[in-house]
Amino acid sequence: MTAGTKGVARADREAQIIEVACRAFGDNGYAATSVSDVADAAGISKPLIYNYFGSKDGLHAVCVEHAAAVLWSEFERSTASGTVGLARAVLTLDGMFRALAPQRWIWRLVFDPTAPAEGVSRDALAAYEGKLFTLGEDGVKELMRLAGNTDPDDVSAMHAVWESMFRSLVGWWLDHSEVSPEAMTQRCIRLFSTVFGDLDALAITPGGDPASDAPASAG
Amino acid sequence: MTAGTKGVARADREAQIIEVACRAFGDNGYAATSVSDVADAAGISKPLIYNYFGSKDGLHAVCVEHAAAVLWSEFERSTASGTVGLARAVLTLDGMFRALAPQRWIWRLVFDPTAPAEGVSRDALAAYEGKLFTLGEDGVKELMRLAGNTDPDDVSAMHAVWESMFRSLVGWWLDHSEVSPEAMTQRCIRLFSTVFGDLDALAITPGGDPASDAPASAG
DNA sequence: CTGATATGACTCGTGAGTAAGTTACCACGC
DNA sequence: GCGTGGTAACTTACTCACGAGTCATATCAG
Repeated sequence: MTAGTKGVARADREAQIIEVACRAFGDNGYAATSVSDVADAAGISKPLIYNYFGSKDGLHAVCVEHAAAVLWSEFERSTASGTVGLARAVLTLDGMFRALAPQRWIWRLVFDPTAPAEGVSRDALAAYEGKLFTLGEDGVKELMRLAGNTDPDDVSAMHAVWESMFRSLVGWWLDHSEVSPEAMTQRCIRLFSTVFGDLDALAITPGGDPASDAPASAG
Repeated sequence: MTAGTKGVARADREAQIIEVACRAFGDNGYAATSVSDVADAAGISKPLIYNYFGSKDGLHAVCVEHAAAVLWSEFERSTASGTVGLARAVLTLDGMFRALAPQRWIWRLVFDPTAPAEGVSRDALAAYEGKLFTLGEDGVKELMRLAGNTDPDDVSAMHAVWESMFRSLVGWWLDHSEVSPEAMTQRCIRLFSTVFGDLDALAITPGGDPASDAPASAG
């Protein structure tokens, strides 16, 4: 390919690179993705990426920022619904399935075990994780307070269990690409019913406006 | 260091290298551990490792085999106890905490997200995971059958949730090194009680001979 | 003296990051 | 309308570090 501009403005090119890089990092993980891979997939050369993003870590940070924003806005949406307990859990899962459906790689990009342990992208991720941690721990703490357990370590461990349960449900869904978000939400409701007994309170309105129907509460 | 034998028999040296390598792989992960690291930690040189284990992957395979055997024997022990449901879960967790206490790196060695995606060590790990998967899925299937749900995908998803819950509890404990196995088992019982209601049936005898006391069942 | 135990010093591939050069767009003077 | 210089966009071809794996060689036990 000859050198020289192709008439693509920097902002456009950056957006294109980010799009491609998010897919690459999400599908293959940070460690298994080389900058050359991203450059090839985007149809450009490696130095252009370094020119625009400074480093592999810098590129990753931008991707993480983008992906985390998607997830976070979804979490905030279900937080704002005012539901609590299992109803809120189902609502959050449902929203996550719908948000991820057109861009499933987002999830693995954020929860990538091969992501760098330090640097700007680690900082971006840590900031997001911190917000998410607080949100989740507050919810768990409140529910456990209602159940009569206020031990901080118990709350911490329960929070870890809750997060891992959430992640495993999303992970299972990502591994079963033929399952629609709607079907997966129904599956989650069935599973919760199996574990916690019948939940008539879970007649939620997944996907719709959170306030359009009287939301149920559980706890 | 001068060359020449130091009077250490091959079997002894191999055992020593495995010991050191298990720690290194477990603590830092496969990807972040170089063969030179292991050699340095063992006080020997890199070619000796290649002479005895063939490759980094070969060394890792032996470590995985060793670690998986520890975990597997513990799982078999609680399976043989004859308990089911939550009682079995608690029993298994308790056994795992006790087995892991003197060698915590074993866990992360087996569940290392940076482990190679192919090769002998991958094969060894896959064999272990296959056995574990069957064991777990059978248990989950049986419990769900009792609850009236036999949908294969529901069972599969529930199994994923169960495994992740188990892993997160062990993971939480590994992150809180000051907590004793006994205290952690009690914490698990408290958490299960919080979620599932009071479980008088969970007056198990953790750590003792599984058959010495009438074990309770739950489902 | 033979073979097992052991090592220093290499090769080689890979991937991050860079230097230096090439081409097209665009504002400006005329 | 039309050269023309400046700058933004873009590439080829490199350096460099690091880690897996190898080779030739050295030393000691029996």
